[in-house]
Amino acid sequence: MPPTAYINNQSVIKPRHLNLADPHAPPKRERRKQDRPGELLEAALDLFVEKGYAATRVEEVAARAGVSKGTLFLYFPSKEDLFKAVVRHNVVAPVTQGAAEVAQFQGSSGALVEWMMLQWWRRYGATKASGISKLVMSEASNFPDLVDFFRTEVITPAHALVRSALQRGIDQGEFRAVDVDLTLHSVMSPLLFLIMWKHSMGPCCPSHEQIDPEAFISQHAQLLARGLSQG
Amino acid sequence: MPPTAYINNQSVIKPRHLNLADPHAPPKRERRKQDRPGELLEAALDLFVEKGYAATRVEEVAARAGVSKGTLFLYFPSKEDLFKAVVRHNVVAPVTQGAAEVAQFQGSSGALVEWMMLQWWRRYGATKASGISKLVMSEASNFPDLVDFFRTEVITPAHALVRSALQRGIDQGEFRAVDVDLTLHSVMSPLLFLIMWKHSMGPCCPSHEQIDPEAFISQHAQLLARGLSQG
Amino acid sequence: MPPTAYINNQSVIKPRHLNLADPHAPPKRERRKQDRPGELLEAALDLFVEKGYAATRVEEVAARAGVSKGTLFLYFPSKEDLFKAVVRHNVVAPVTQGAAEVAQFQGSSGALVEWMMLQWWRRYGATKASGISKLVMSEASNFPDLVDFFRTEVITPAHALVRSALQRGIDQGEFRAVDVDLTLHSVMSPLLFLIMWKHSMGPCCPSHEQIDPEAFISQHAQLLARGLSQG
Amino acid sequence: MPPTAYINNQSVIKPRHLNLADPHAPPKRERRKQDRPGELLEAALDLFVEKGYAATRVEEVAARAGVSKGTLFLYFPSKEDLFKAVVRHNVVAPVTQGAAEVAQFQGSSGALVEWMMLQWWRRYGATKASGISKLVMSEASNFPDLVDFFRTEVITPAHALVRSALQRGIDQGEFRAVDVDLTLHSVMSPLLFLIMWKHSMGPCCPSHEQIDPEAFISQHAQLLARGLSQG
DNA sequence: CATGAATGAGTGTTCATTCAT
DNA sequence: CATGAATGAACACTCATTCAT
Repeated sequence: MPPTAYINNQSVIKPRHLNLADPHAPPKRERRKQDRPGELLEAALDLFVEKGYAATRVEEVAARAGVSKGTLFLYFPSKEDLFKAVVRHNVVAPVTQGAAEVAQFQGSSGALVEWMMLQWWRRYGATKASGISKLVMSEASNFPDLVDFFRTEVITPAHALVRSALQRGIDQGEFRAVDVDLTLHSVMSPLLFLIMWKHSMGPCCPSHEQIDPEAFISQHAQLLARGLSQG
Repeated sequence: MPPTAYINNQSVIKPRHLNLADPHAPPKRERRKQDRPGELLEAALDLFVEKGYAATRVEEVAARAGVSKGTLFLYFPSKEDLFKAVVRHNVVAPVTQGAAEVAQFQGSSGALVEWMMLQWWRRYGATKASGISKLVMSEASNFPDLVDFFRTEVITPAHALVRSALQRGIDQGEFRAVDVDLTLHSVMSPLLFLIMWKHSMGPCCPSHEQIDPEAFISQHAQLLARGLSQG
Repeated sequence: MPPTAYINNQSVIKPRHLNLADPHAPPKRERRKQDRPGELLEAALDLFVEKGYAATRVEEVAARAGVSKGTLFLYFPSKEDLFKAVVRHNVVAPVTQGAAEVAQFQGSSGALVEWMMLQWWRRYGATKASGISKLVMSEASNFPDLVDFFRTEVITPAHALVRSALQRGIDQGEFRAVDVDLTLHSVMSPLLFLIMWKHSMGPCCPSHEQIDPEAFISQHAQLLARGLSQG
Repeated sequence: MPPTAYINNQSVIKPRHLNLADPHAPPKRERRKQDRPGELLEAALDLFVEKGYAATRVEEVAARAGVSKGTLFLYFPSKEDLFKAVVRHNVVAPVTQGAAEVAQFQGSSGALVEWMMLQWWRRYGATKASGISKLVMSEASNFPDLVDFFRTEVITPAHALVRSALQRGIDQGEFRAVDVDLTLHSVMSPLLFLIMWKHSMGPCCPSHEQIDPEAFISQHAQLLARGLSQG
């Protein structure tokens, strides 16, 4: 008998012999073959985000996309490639959009920061696609090349955007001359935190512990603006 | 009746462990029952943090702890129980420590917030154990009961601590009467961000993109203090 | 978006089935889904009867059925379910067959009893399937629900059949008014004995100790008939 | 998805990680080392009979005997040897006893047969030791040498005994000149049936389906005597 | 193109057996 | 002698991947 009792049970992983009669019935209208990869990516995104890479079975992905397991492998040579495709596919758009708009923003730099954060949340954070940020962070250690990709495609541009907004504030005399590379993360971390929360603890928490993302973002942005302001 | 007089042979069932022919027998039979659980937890912590729950093989954990696979199951009835024990073992102590010290803090509330954040980072965030926070967030949906445990044992107390510090600032007239439950997350999110960074993107990033955690924490705490201050 | 354009490599997780280097690939991929369950049940019957439940390895069953281990689990979710399916499959039919024929039997009740016993032996006792009766008795305590099933499906109907034959003898004045529920077992026990013998001691006994089942049954039935008869 | 649903569950085998805090607490008074083998054999008999060879764990046997697992192996070099010792130890006595008494029996041969059967039941069948007959039959195919032993030590003498009683009846003109080697089994099979019943189905059956062994034996013996009698 | 039956390497878990103390 | 911690071979079961149809 072991000296201490480390026992305790109740998890969700691996119900043996689960029946795959999925409740996510595929829509009835005739689907074109062109849509297959997209549908598979969408189904895979959902499941990878929800359960992680290892706990997601390709059969389940295929079932949710309304195709057979064999078909999935017709489009993606392996589970790993499917995973990488999911990340690559969902990651590009949201970030590159904002760039132009920032340049044209009229208003105080404090307002710009708040606007950027809210926009980013509404366009990306609040959507299903934000799950891939969670995914990349969660599975980073097993997919090092994804991290490179993510850094190049997402993080670096995002940092540049935030950095330019902060620099605008400094240049216009609204913000003190803080270390921009450090302050960056004071803008980013609440957003990343919200994403992680949304996709991990959030769904498991009682309603009274839920966070109102936009209220928090506004409040945080205003604290930052105040903290950065001159005088 | 003399002992060992019961022998006689001829059956069909194969005897399990005869192993009579190996002259290279490893004489590794040590006796350290007291230490085993700790060594196993340590090894498991390393591997779970490094590779995640699913990608960690129990045999690997045992090997790193210097024991055989069977021995691991002598102390932990299943991989899942091992995982939970790792979480329980590494997560509670660091958080509860800070509580008393906060009450006795001498100095401004802004300094208190900065001090708390730095302490928490040094004692927990910077250590290997913080990897399990990342793990819990990553694997949350697969271990709902762990989330409950984590919320009860870690998040709620941590929130209470931060809340009390913020309330202190408000009560003493140093901080404006902000929404404490919202501001909370402005304190927590940089810390969680640092942990996620440390255990996911960090190890994959070139040195010039690394973040100096303490510098960032100080900078962030000061921004917050300024942002919260009266006038 | 062109299919199969999602590829890119560098991960840490090992791909499971590459197996690129085996030029001796067995081209054994047949497609006979209809037959599989029956073939597996047959193979399982053989092995369970021959070696018992625990000593039978599922891989051996699969091999004997000419399929891989995985295929077996495609049809039977667990070894236990396979076992139960074997029992259910082999046990019901033979017993229920006799019922109708008994009702129409022409001849003395003594002859009916002998005829029933011989029929039962020829149709069931002498076949491989009777091994599962032995199995159920042997493993009864480990599969309580199988016992229930067996009692309901086999024993109770068989008893009813025998009881009706005995009652017929009494009603027609051929047999004395004995306790039918006791006499029952005088009919059943030789049959069960023969089955146990056939599947346990029998195969290990020298030929001169073998029992001629039909001769024994006839002799026993005649003894019973005489013993039951009036006067 | 498999074509048919062979599923069904409810068994007793292998509760993983059962705790061995056995309810069969070893008696408190100082036990002598001489008793060890006997106590182990007794515990093993219980468990082997109840659960079969494979489903019995040596640790459980040791625990029930109040010793450690290592101690068991001090007396029995392997589980298989323990099993064989259990059979050998429990099998000899009961049968050889009756021999002398039969020779001196006063009374009709029909009464002798009934008396023999009842004696055998009381002295052996009704006791725990009869479990080894069940054991031998159940595990025969995996322990062929045990069958030889059992045949030599038990079956052959028992047959001789029964044969002599039947022959006595024939010689004294009480019984017809039946085939003694066949009639033998009409005497033996109810007894073996009762043993199997007692140790397998019996404990799982509702009380109203229980068999009264002595009533059945008497009834059966009288049927036989009548069936064998002249006229 | 699509299917889904078939595969088999891989992993968690068990348990008879050993042996240092 | 007795213990019980340690071992590791064995086995049930999983699931990504293949391929005949």
